[in-house]
Amino acid sequence: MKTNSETQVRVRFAPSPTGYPHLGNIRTALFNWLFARHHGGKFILRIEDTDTSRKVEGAVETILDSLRWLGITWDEGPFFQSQRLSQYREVADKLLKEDKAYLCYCSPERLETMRHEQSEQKQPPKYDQRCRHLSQEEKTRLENSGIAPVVRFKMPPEGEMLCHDMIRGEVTFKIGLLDDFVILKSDGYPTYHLASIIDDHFMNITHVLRADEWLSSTPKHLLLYQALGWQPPQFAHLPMILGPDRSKLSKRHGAAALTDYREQGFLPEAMLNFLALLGWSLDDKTEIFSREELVKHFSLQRVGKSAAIFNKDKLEWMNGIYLRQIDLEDFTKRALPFLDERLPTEVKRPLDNDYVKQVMPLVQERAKSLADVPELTSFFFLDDIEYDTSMLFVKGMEPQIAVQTLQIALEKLETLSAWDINSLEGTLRPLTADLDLSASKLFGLLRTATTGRTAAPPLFQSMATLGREKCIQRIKKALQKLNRPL
RNA sequence: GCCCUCAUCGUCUAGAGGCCUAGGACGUCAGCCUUUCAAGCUGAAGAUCAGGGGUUCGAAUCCCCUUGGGGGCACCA
Repeated sequence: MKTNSETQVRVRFAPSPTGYPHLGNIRTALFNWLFARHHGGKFILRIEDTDTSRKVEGAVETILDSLRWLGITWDEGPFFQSQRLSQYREVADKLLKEDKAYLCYCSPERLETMRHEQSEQKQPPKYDQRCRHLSQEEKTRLENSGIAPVVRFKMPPEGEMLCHDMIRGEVTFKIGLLDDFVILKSDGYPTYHLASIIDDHFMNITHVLRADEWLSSTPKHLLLYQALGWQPPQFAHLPMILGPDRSKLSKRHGAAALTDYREQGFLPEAMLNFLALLGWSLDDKTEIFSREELVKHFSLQRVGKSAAIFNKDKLEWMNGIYLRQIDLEDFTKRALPFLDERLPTEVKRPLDNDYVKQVMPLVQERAKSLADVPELTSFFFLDDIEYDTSMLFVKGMEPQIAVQTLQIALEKLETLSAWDINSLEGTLRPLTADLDLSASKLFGLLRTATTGRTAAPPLFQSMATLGREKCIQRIKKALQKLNRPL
């Protein structure tokens, strides 16, 4: 088989707009893109919209949007197969003329019945070739019947088809087991098999990297290339990404759409890194890769053969790595839309940018995702915080002690001249000794009083950011809560 | 039912005959750090390399069978 070392690498991502792209689809896009970029080739985007009935409104936009989000840029396209119908027709006619295909008038109902019977007899489903052997009279009758025919490919009766796969090696199929598949539907649209090979041919695609589920139809495609006298591209069938239940990833698996991950606050660079590692690895230790490193190292030889189950825990971990890695300004910029959208409605909009900038450093290393940020920081923005009074009794602290402690702290804070981290700590830390309280208890109490949380960013930083007024007001409120009978 | 394909810790994986008493990562657990939570650091548990046969001085690595998983067999892609 001829190698393509001389020619430029040209690969394509060819999704169908029948739904929103999920991790598996996008991983395929990513591998194609990485392959193209690694080899200095072209990445072409093609929309396979030949199924008019399954078309989903807005799907194309979501596909483009997903790719853009990850920075998977395309060099040509998007091309739409629905706009190239005459091209497919022409090729189908050629095949018809050369007697390599034939018209079939069988109704969907008949085919359905036929398949049903075949499965009952435990026979493999396969078209019985009735229309392949029509007499001249029957042909004329059917032509005049008004039934819109489909075009079927004339499968050679026997022989073997050897497929070279860059990942699987050599795979052979018995041609006799294949049936006369439809290449042109009765509505004039091509099927995937026809359209994709025609486009791959005319778009000069050198390598087809697609999901493993296509492996079994590769002999059909090769046969088509043969019938047309065209040189097929090289194939590489990528291992599938499975859902937690080990079955093919689909809408049934919930948050499988890539855009859902964006909404969940994952960073595109984390997503990209994570996806690359689903089926590909560089060595036995490297986990974190920049986009450039990915491009530099990507190789089909290091793509595995077995399907992978997507592990969200690891994605979250990786997202945390990236979240902490970006600089504060960047973090703030990315968190802002999440804050704006998800902070409680009583928080005044537009948000005070300067204040947001003060709050962000306190949560950057605590957030697992950008979507956590509003929840993690809401008490900074809210005027009134709500919490259960029992939360003030840190580690079983007595109510009277809590009241006394808060009162003393309040007095100290009210007379504090400067309200910053150092003066707060300078005032409050000595209290542990004065009151004979552990730092954990004292600061825990004040934390609950000022933030309404038992877990929050470091106390002095939080208080400094909250400001004197809010802190004092909240401590007073805590005292009120404590003085109320439980 | 038939065809294709895959098979290393729960998960992602390293491993291309001796470096493997199988390495890393996530997760889990424990400890350290510490005002809480994170983060970080240290450590532990976790894989009879699906099972069985070969080949070989030697096999996770090669071959065969079995089993299990996945995919395909549409006028869907």
